[in-house]
Amino acid sequence: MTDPTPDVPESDAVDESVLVAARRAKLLRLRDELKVEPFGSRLDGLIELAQARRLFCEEAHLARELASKAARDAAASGAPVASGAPVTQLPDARVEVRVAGRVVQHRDMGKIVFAWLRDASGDLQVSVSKSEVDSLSFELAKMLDYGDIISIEGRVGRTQRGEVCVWAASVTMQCKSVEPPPGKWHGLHDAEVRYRRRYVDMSANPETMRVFEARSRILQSIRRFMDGRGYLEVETPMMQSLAGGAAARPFVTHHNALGMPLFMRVAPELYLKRLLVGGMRRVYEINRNFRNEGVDRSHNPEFTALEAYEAFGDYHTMLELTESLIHGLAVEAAASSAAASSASADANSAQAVTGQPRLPFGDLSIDYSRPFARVTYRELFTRALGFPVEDTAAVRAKAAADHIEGAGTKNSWLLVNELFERHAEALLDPARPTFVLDYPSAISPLTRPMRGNEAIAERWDLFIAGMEIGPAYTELNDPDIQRAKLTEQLAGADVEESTFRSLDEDFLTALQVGMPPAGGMGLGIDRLVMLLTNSQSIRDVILFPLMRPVGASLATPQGGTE
RNA sequence: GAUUGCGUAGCUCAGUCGGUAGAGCAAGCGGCUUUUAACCGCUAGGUCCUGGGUUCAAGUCCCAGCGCAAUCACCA
Repeated sequence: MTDPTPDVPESDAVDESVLVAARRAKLLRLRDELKVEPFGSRLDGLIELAQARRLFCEEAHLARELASKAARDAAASGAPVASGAPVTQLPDARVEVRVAGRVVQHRDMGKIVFAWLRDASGDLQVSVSKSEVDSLSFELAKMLDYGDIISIEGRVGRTQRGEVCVWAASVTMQCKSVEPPPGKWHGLHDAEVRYRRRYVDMSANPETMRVFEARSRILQSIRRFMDGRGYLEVETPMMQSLAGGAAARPFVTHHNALGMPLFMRVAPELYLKRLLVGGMRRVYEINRNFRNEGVDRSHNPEFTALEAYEAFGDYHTMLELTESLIHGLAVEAAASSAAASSASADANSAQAVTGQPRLPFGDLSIDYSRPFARVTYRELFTRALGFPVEDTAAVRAKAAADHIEGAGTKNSWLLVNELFERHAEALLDPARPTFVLDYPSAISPLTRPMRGNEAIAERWDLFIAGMEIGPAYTELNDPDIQRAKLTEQLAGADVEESTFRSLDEDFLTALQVGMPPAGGMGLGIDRLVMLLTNSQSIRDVILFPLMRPVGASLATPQGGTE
């Protein structure tokens, strides 16, 4: 190689749009001409923009206005200034602050520059007057681009129009942005770009930031609630040699050193139950499950679930726990949205005060007041279908009429459940959280049958806004029945299912050691966050939802067929 | 996996019956010391998702592919 390779390939510069080129030119100018480091360094003593806004004091502002006007008049009249001090050294009661943020608006008026900064707490204007800052600071202020991150030292005042702002004493570049951001006014609407490049979404759309802040607070509240009830938070394997605990297709991966396949877990259930065997009385886990299924508005292949088990509890224990948890979360959400809309005494805030939490969800207004609605499976089934679950002939006839596969051959209970999902769930009031209780045992292999009515499993499912939020069970702790049910379930598996399903012998051994009677519960956290933040898609509450790669070729591992 | 819709400048969007690619904001240059989607003048900016086809002529019509969205299927 005889040609020296330039630091920056020429081709990059050629391909760049004029927008990027303009920003790169400014980057060079900062370094070469202004001798400024464009990417900043540690900064202590920063306060949030919202906090700086709260430090505004009208009296201090007015006093400062009077003092500087007097000084200007004196200078204009040629009279000697009494104090002899320049304006910048007059007493000034306005609070001094140091703030930083991303530039989201920029107006260069010639000898004064206005810019809006944004941080997670909100937006705040900064004003840079040529007569009040050093020449470097002013030059920086003039050459700002939308997207740059700067810090400002100055005093909190306001403009003639009443806009609270920081009047800069100095301006420092903290990070030059080289990538053109989306438009300042319309923001970023393209759902695809919002999900693929969430960082742009977050800085361009403050609502997005609010949703994920809310998600974080919700998770904190859940942990506080569970901890308060004496539950211990644990973490169990997400890579398992057997994927059990749910009838879902797992993702398969491979451990090189051990030379063995591994499954991403579809549920933590079998491990959490082992902990009950081990002696933990109340355990919960909040973590990811992975299911190799389709993607839609309420499904992401990896999703966050809460699972909780309480020794010596049952499904009624878990119902009270769940109802209390979700009610509490809804009250908090209603209160914080009421606080957000502050002074306006709208319906929501009034209801929050009276403990009647009502939260909007799309076109619905969901009422989370206690108690949630309850209905039994068989009651709902009969109401929807017009015949009871035991009427096998009617079940088969209706299944055939609905063109359900295997209407004549399948186990009647499986048909019952198909019919239930098609017809009965639609009867539930989407605006009222509803517990559906007492499912057929035949479709609940990990659930203890009701004593005295073996056909019914002590299980409920919670539905809100038409979504299944989570189930709960009185757990089965008879090892022999458990083995029989799991074996029976395996026997019904098709060819594909049998490649990833097998009997978890160690789990059965654990049950033989002995698990106390227990209640268990699972909650889909993403769906719950959707409800509490009025988000219509699960992708709006997952920071980085799964997207197909674009442009780059897909990796095709061996065995990749079809 | 199926069906339908969408893909045009950095962003938000127009683009008529198939006839030279448009606007606002953003960008560059100039002006302006209190702006509030600032304003005024000038300038530049396009793989119309990709690849084929029909046609004298395709952003527009047809076919295939890619991505996204909605609905469905899968899914304790």
